[in-house]
Amino acid sequence: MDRVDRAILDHLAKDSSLANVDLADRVSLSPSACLRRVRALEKAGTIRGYRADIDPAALGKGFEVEVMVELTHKDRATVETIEARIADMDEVVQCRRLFGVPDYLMRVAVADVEAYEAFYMAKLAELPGIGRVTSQFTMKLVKG
Amino acid sequence: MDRVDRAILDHLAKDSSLANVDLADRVSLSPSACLRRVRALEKAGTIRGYRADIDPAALGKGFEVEVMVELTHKDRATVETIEARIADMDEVVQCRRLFGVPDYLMRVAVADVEAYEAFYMAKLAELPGIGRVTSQFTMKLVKG
DNA sequence: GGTGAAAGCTAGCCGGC
DNA sequence: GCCGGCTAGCTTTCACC
Repeated sequence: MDRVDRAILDHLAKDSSLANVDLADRVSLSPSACLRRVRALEKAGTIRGYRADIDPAALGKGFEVEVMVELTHKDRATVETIEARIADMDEVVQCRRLFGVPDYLMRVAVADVEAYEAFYMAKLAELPGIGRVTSQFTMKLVKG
Repeated sequence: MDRVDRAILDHLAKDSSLANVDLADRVSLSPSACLRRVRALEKAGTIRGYRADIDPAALGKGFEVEVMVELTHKDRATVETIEARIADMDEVVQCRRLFGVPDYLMRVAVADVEAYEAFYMAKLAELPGIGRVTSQFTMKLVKG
C-alpha cells in the first residue's frame, strides 16, 4: 500500500470505467504492472467491488428524508422485530442503531412527499414499540 | 424505461464489472441490444457513472461517527463560513443542513477514537457560531 | 516492474422483424 | 423502431525477460 496504490484507488473511486491502459498511464505504470496492483487490491478486499452510480430519481427515489426514531420499548424481542422489518423495507436506504438518543437514525428514499406520508403511516408508525419519530428534510447538501 | 432497463440498472448497481455479454445474457437480450440500452441510460443521465467501492478501513477511515450540530448564530456570514470550511475537511464524508433541529447532520470518517478527538477539538469545535455538538457512534448498522 | 503475443470483449454496420 | 448477427479494433491478460 504505497503512493501508487492510493492513486489507483483514487482514480477508480471516481471512475471505474477507466480502461486499464489509461489508468496505467495516469499512475505512470505499464498496463500489466497496473493490472497486477488492481487485482491484488481486489484480492486483499481493499477494492470491494464495482458499482454503477444510478440517479435515484429514475428509480422513484428522488425524495430523501432523514428520520430519527426513539423507542418506548427496547426489550430484545421488540428490537429484533423492528430491525428485521426495517431491513425488509425498500424505502429504507440506510438504518443504524445508535448508542444514545435517538435510538435509530435512518435515511428513507421515496418518490415524493405523498409517498413519504404513505410510508410513514402504513409502515413506520405501525412498527411495535415506536415512540417519537422526527422526519427531517434536508435544506442543503453541504457535502457528499 | 421498461422492465429490462430496470433489470440492467439493478445488475450494474450491484456489479458494474460485469461484461456486456454476461449482462446481456442475464437480461435475456443480445449483446448489441443490451449495450445500446446501457449507452442510452448513460446518455440520459440515469447511469451517472461507475465507481469502485473502496474499503474505508484501508484509507484510514474505518471509524465512522454521526455528528449533530446546532448553531448559536445562524446569520448568513456565519453559515457560509462554516459550510465552506466543512466542505474542505477530508474527515467529513457527508454534511446536510436540515430544516429543523439539529441544524446540521454530518457523517465523519477517521481512523479511530483518537483521530476523532483530534478532529473534534482542532477542527469542529473551532468553527464560529457552533453550539451543542452531539457525536453518536453506531452500535449496529441495521441496513445499508 | 516491463515487453510481447493470444484470447476476449466492445462497438459499429448490416439485414430482418 | 428495435433486435440480432457479424466483423474490426482495442483491451485485458498471461508467460517470460
